[in-house]
Amino acid sequence: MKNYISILKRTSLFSGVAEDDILSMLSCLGARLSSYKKGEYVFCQGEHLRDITVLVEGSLHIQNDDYWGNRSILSTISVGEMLGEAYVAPESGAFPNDVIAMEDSVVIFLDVHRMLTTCSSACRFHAMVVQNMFFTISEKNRRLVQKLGHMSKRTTREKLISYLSEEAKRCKSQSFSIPFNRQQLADFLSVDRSAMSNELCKMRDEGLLEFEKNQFKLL
Amino acid sequence: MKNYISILKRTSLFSGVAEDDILSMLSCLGARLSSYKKGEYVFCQGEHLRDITVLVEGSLHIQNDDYWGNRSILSTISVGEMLGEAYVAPESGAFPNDVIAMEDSVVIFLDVHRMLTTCSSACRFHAMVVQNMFFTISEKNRRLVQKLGHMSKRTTREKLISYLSEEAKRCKSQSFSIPFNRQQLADFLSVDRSAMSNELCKMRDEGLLEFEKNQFKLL
DNA sequence: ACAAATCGGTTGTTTTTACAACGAAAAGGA
DNA sequence: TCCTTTTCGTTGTAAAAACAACCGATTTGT
Repeated sequence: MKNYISILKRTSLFSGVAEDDILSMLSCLGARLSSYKKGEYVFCQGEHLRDITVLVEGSLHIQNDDYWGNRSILSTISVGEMLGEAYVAPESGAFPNDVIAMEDSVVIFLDVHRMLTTCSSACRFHAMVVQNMFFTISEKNRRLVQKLGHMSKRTTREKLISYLSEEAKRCKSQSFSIPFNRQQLADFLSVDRSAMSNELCKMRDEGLLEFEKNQFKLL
Repeated sequence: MKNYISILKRTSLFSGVAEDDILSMLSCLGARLSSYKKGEYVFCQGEHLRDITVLVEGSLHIQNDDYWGNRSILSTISVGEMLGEAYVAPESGAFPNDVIAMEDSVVIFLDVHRMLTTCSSACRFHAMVVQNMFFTISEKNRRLVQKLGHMSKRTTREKLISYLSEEAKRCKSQSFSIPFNRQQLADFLSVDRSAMSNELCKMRDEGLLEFEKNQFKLL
């Protein structure tokens, strides 16, 4: 657990909390470590979550396969990000998606109820962490709205432009790399891979952008 | 302000707080009332929010019109619901959508920073309200994920089935009414109205459902 | 009560997507 | 290294959606 303190320190959840205090909070919050090999399921559709999950190594996809095998990737989780926080409320139902390790990964589980109900030992940090949690779930919320913005576009081309220009803005650069290969990007935008590939190449031929593998440059 | 206490009492934000305590919190949180006529803008794209908004009368749409006049309705807000909570974090940018009154409406603004930093007078309720706020934004989050579930469906028919069966589940009944007319439903699902209308009638002819105006029944 | 606006359904045409199938290049494993 | 798998682009066809235009019915405002 100690190995990951320096990572936790840089997460938005523990932002502003000193390393020593994080360590004491971890035991206070009943922290548990868990490892997953590439391709393993961290959560399955239908599970009931009691803990918040923080990724400290590797990367995850939150995805959903429907009856007909259509996969849709809801979001990617990278090191330091939180996961499942929206499904720990008592009135929330089961977690509706699958969470899969894209590479060998390590997560930490934290008891959310101990987090919300301040305890005696580290109260001054509890307040800070609860506030951090609120801001973090806010950000998740904003990202979901952004994704809805992409998905609400009618054509594959518009979806691509919407997504790629947002990534460019987020990276503050025309050049950036995306965390997807073609199939995954198609699953993320909920479009057909071949049609998307086709559209990407057309856009390249029209001089709108350049790309190589998952490296893109908008022009 | 007092007129709305009984409504606030039933909101998820103030769940579990007594009416008297709500009243004292309102002044503590710098509550302000504001009214809007049907069709008026409550917020415009690009505004920077400093307050949380609670709707106490009427109904709102959160929507977005793109360069070409395509409207997409992100969500509906009904009495007792919270609004804008994801855009009060210091690092969050401007509010990306328009909020429009669908009928004559009244909202209350609450200073979120006073809410997050406990004050001396009503601290025991602050903790409760902060927790409520977390659960409420969690629920918003889950609804966004559900909406992404609808939007990720490839065809108009699948989107309709996804949305309608979820509404049925939410109402725990095969019969239910939706808060949209046809154009609004199309804007909500980001599809063409006439194509959607066509698909709805086909589904009715196939015996999948019945409807009249905004009243639906799944069979 | 009457005119205007809104709403919902229908149809035909054009555009776009989904789907299937294939091949070349690259990556990965034995 | 060789073989297998994955990845990505390409093409053609069938299906679906977007778009535009129209009409009748209902609602709204004056």
